[in-house]
Amino acid sequence: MASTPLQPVRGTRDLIGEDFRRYHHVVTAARRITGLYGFEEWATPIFEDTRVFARSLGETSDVVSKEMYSFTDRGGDSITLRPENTAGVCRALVSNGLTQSNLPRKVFYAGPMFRYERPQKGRYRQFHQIGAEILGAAEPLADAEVIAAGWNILEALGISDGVVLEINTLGDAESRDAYRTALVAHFTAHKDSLSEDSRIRLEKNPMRILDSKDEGDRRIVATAPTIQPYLTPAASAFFAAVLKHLETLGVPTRENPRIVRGLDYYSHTAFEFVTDRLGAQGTVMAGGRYDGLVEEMGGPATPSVGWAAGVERLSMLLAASPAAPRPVAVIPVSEAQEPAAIQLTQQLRAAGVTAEIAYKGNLKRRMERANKIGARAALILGEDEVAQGVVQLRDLDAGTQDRIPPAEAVARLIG
RNA sequence: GCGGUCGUAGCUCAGCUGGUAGAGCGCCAGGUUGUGGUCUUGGAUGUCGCGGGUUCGAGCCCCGUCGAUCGCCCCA
Repeated sequence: MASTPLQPVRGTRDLIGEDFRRYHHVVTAARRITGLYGFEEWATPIFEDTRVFARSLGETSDVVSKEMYSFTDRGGDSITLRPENTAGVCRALVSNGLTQSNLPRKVFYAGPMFRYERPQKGRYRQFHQIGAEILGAAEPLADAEVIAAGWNILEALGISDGVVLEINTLGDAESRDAYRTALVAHFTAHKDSLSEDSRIRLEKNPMRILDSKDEGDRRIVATAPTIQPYLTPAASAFFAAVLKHLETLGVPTRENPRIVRGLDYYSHTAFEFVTDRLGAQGTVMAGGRYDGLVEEMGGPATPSVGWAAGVERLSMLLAASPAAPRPVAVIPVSEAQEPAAIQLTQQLRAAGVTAEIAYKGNLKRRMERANKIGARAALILGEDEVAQGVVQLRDLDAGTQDRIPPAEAVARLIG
């Protein structure tokens, strides 16, 4: 029976060629920039005890049951492929006994995440995130710095001018409770005009109505109260300090009182870097302050702030594909010159020059191969050359060719 | 989980109102002796996503399924 061809599992894809180069370029830039801010890179497991994520999500509705890749392992434990990495980093902080000293700790990570969702533009079931967290810092400068690091990454990638930082505060617990009450009162008063989805949100997660896409909802949202009047003086001062630091750091910001977070451990700063170039999936980097999460993982109160960004989305925004490296092709004219060619190839590599030697074919074949791999130059070794201790250095762009000693060829190719 | 669109050679696609498939690019082999990228000659390639149905006959019609894509829900 003809079985269906093997293909990648829905929502997964291979990163090959240009796709991988884009991915690598984004991660490398993020690693470099966060390094400049003193972040250290962590690699935590890509699967965790399901409780790690269940706790971070609290009782949040169907997210836990419907959108996580969970399974029972052979020991009977419930395991979940990480849907994000903040919870894992907080768990690691606690598990490794790092909550008592050397705080704040600044952590960078990059790696695959898994969510059981319907794929759409820039959104896959296995996707990749980079993220930065500052653990154990209650000061607004931490918020500002972690955001600035994110901004610098976007700048380094050359995509910052299509992106704007939208920022809001959720205040402290007291501010939030008061605001939530006011919000519920407002939406309840307009309940009949709300969309069906938003009526459900009103019961489950009223703050989410603020970013409803329904046009009717938006009119009601427009007249909804903002959090500002409900902020305690301390919360208000905190937000003002974050904004001031961001200004000093040179990060252009736009306050957006509609940015919210659904989960209880979030407080104070909430932000999103947003672009209009990716259709419905416009958020390119998002984060906030989460003062309660480390406690959920069984550690002491550890105020923290951070963000995560989808590598696929950042990759799509790159204007140009990072160039593939251009090797030097070493070409023996016949098998007799292979030993000499192999040695020359190794000399090039030892000198830091990317070099390849074709495994088969006559001179014509190997030249074609050199062209196909995008070689910038070919080093041709024939009977005469080997006998006379020289090599033909052919510039494959210019089409020029010089007969010179191997050492000189290597020296030229380094430059 | 829900809805729109789509699924033909490696890639991009054409295929009229149903009569058992085509182009361009790419690939392979030539255009004599140790030289690629241009040019030129010739060649190979598809169970038309998969399964079922209607029909004398289906790539074209119907149903299902898988996948892609755009959006909704969700967004930790």
